[in-house]
Amino acid sequence: MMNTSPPRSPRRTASRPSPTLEDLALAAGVSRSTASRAINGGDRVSPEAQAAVERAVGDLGYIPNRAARSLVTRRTSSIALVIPEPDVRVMMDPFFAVVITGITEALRDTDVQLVLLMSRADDDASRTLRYLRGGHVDGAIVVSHHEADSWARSLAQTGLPTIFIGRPWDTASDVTYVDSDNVGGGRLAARHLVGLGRRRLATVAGPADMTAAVDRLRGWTEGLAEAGLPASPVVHGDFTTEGGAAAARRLIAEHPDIDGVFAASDLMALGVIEALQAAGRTVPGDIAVIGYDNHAVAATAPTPLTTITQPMVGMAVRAGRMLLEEIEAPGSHPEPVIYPTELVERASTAVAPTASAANA
Amino acid sequence: MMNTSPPRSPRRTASRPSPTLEDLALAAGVSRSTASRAINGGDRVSPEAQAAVERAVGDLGYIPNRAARSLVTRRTSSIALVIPEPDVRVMMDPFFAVVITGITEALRDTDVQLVLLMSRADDDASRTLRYLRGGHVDGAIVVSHHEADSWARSLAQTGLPTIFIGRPWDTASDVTYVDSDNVGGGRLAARHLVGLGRRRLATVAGPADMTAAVDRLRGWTEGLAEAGLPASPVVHGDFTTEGGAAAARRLIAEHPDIDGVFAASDLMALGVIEALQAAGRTVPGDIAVIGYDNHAVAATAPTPLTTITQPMVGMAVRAGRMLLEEIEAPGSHPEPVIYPTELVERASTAVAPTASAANA
DNA sequence: TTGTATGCGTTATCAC
DNA sequence: GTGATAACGCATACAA
Repeated sequence: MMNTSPPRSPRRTASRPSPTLEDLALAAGVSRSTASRAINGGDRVSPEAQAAVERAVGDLGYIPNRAARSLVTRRTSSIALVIPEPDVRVMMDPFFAVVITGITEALRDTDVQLVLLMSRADDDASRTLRYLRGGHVDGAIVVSHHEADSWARSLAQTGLPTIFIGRPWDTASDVTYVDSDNVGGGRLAARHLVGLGRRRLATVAGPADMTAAVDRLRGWTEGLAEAGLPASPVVHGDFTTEGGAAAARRLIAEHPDIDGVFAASDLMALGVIEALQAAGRTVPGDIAVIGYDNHAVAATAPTPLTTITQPMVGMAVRAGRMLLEEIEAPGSHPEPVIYPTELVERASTAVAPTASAANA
Repeated sequence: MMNTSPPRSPRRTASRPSPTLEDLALAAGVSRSTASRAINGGDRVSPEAQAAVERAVGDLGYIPNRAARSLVTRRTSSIALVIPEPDVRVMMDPFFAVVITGITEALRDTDVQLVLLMSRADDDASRTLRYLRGGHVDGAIVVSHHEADSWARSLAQTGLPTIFIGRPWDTASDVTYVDSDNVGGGRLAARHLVGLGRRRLATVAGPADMTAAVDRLRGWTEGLAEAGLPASPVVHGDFTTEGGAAAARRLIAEHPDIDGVFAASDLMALGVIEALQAAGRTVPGDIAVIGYDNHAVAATAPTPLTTITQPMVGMAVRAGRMLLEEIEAPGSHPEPVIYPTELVERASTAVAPTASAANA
């Protein structure tokens, strides 16, 4: 019995196969190699051939097959943005959107694509690492966080060009990173409150395992020392509003006479203000509060927040550019870049006491 | 003169080349083909061979070369998230983070990667399209917006599996999308205000070129009609707080006696409340205000917002799953999915008048 | 300047 | 069940 079944149809029945370099060369009347050269920079190709190929590209709507190209060049034309443990809290942070926007900006008019790598904690952590070292991307930008140390080390061993946004814990293995001057930011906060005449200060610091939090706290302490003040009480929060509120409650329980608080994040500052007001204190009348991040809510909060701002978009753009450079010229190991921070004054530390005289 | 320069060193000096399937087969004592089969599902391969290969994989740390695989399978194992015109406003919207989180969730324990495609307006718009049709991804999820119509049509022609999040303008070419019941949401808002006894209503609608805005407005109007009320005054905003405030100012200028406002987004609702209070009205005392989205700020605003909520994460997860299915079984053209919306009651429409009696 | 030939690492076909 | 062998689409060393 004859086999009368039709030949197995190709997977993609709908659209006709996209033209290959072969087709292009044929249409342009040149060889594959010439066509290839014309496409990539057009070096060592006659003007006529170049023109012919370019016209053919337009006619056929030719698009190079990335896989084939990648197979031979060993370049993928894509980089990864690694976000370790993206719990909802992390994701909702506008920080994220900014980072993505910045990197995208750095990548524009480049044909480099951004692939998102969210490594979940419950996941086999090494899965992300495997992908990274699998040669699927030409480089990676890692949003630093508490566990970043292991990442830094592992990635350094890989040899994959990597830039961290936010200084990772382990900077031993000459990792490259972009960060803002958190120490300077903390110092700014201290100076501002001291300059306002506040003397009974306290701080709600961030998690002790995050470099940004540690740095801000160090700057704050240095700033106080600079002014001849003793170290202030320190309570740790988790960068959230609730955490800030809880921290503030502990603070006023143990130190009822404070007149100034530095919260290491705007969200925490909001919580601090809430808790203080719930405890009958006025802000900034009784207690001046300063936040950090210049989060969107800082300006629109019931009590607009004085805060420390950092050029986040610029940092992300820079990280993107640095990565591209490092990919282009491996081994150049660029120096870490630290962006300056600035104070933004708003109502939460307004000099004019709201109703402080009555309460003091 | 002799050329004494050393041979050009390979591009990647640092790391040794990753093991290939050939190496793997050698180590496992089988042929390439068997090794390949063992890796992909292990069909038609003896238990011994399978075990040998698996052990070799562990020993060598073998990772399949995606490019090579993609070249022959014509599958890229990656999908694109297309975000048209990602201006800062769009990016900062938590909507984004949620979409990414949801899609990522749908992709977990799949080896499919998510690549971000932000097509800027000033960019050659077709660039993104070229990438999409270039076979670089197996499918795409498009976050719908005002210009989505062209996208829908173009992508439909491409034959690339595509899911829209938010109904695109042009649904003619049987595009598949996931949306929430915006009409129902608008109706909920109307019913709620009417149920509260408010009769002199008005709405701050969203941009007239966005389907979500149009639908919400339609639902609102239908809801009023249902209650035997005439169509309300309509002012359009741009979904931002400032836009909402501006709209509210026009509203009270032209209709000073309103006692209820439906804003098509929480951000606009915030602006509306601001403007109303600046004009000496109380909320909800004089005027009840209801928002839309259940944005994070809705709960924490000075006047917590009554709002309409939609299961955004679920929608994104669904979109991801649908895309995977469509990729797996092309041509199945799944039906659009509409998620229900719900009312969340908060202070901005509290029944008990705050100080309304005095003002009325 | 151009074309020829080779190889990149995999999967798929088909005899065995 | 297994193993040769032929694509896949492209870039490049080399010969012309």
